[in-house]
Amino acid sequence: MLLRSYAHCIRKPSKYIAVFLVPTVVLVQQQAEVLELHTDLKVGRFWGEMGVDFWNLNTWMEKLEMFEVFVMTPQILLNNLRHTFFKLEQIKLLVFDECHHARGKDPYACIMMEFYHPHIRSSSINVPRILGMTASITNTKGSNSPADYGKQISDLENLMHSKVYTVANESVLADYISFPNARIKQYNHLDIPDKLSLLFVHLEALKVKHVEDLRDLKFDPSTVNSSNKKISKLRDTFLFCLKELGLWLTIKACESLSNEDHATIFWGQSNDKIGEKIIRKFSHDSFTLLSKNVPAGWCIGDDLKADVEAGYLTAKVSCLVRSLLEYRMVQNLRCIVFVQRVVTAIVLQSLLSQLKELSGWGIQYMAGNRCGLQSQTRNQQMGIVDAFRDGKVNIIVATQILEEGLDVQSCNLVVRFDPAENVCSFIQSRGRARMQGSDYLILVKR
DNA sequence: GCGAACCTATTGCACGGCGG
DNA sequence: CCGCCGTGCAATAGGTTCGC
Repeated sequence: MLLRSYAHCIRKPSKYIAVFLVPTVVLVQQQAEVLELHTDLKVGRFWGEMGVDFWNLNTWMEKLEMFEVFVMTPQILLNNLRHTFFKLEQIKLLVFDECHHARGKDPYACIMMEFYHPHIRSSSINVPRILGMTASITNTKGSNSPADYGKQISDLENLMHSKVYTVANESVLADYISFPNARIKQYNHLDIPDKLSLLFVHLEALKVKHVEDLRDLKFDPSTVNSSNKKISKLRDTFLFCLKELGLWLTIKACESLSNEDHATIFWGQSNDKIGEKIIRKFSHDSFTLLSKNVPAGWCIGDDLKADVEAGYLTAKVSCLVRSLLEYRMVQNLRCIVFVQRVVTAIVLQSLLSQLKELSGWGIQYMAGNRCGLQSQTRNQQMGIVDAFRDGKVNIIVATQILEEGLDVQSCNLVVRFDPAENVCSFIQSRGRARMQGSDYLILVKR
């Protein structure tokens, strides 16, 4: 797919350049590597953290001398065009990766609106060729009718000043890449046993108690208010875990959230130490409360069926485990499990790591770094992706962050633990599994 | 049925601490 | 003294829920 564009790039030994835009920082590295591998062009990579916005005209002039292809995030190009460090006439080829982002006030759209279209209107002929690439045209959920699709496509065509081409059908594509076998795993969702549903009440009582404690301490109202909100949120999270994942994983969640180094800052800024302490105490109390409901010496995973019946695991989780066990014998497994929420990713990772049957497989979770639940930095993410490529890590439990970008080439199993919210999400996550004979599992409630 | 408010997730950018 | 790393902030997209 990418190779089409190289042909255009290569006949460009002049002062003109090609710009390759990608939506995320990690993609800058990866696409640049691919470009260097397949062409002999000089590739420059740029992203915001390099402090590019402090560079002046001379610095950019040097870069223009030095490189032929510029891989960068769209905001940088936008800034450069606004400061006229770059001129549109210099750019012969402009490639948009994941171009379905071009809508609204996205930098992609800004570039086209602010610079490309004025050039067109002034009937200038020195505009770059545009190549937009995407796996899925639409990004929205509400548009299910064909008419809406048509409108979105034509909007995109107008904005990009291009025409949308798509392959006739999947069989044409199948000659070049292989599609995973989609398999649907159904599970019977069981409600929580009565014994455990009492825990809802208990958690609620615990929350009320902590809220009252908070009020007694007489802080200023805003502190009390925000802490209240956080506790409520935390309670909601635990209830969510209890319903969706089962008791054992909820305990895990409480444990990891009350853990000092894991949740130093949880959900928003808590500059007041006391509020933070109360919140952590709430997690800890929930932990002890829930732990009482597990028999001593009991070990997770010995008897999946019994665990489900007792409510320690939900059928959904057990279904995931059983599905994974089917691949126990696969050599060189590379698996990504997509989940909705960060907590789910964290606790699933800790569950899978503890199962004896899965020992020998490296398991990691992955989430963005800016979602309140301070989890991972970009370097850690890169490290995980590298380990995944090298085979040190076999299973990644990830949020949407992995759907786009981070093209891990050899991936032979993708599991959708939570259903995809929209078409785009579905297609992107399916696109992660591109090896011959790879499988795509969807867990569905029966 | 439609819009407002809220929630979760992402990104880039600025600032401050720490170590080579 | 400079660069790496973590943290906080603002902006954005998209979904969900609730009220009119």
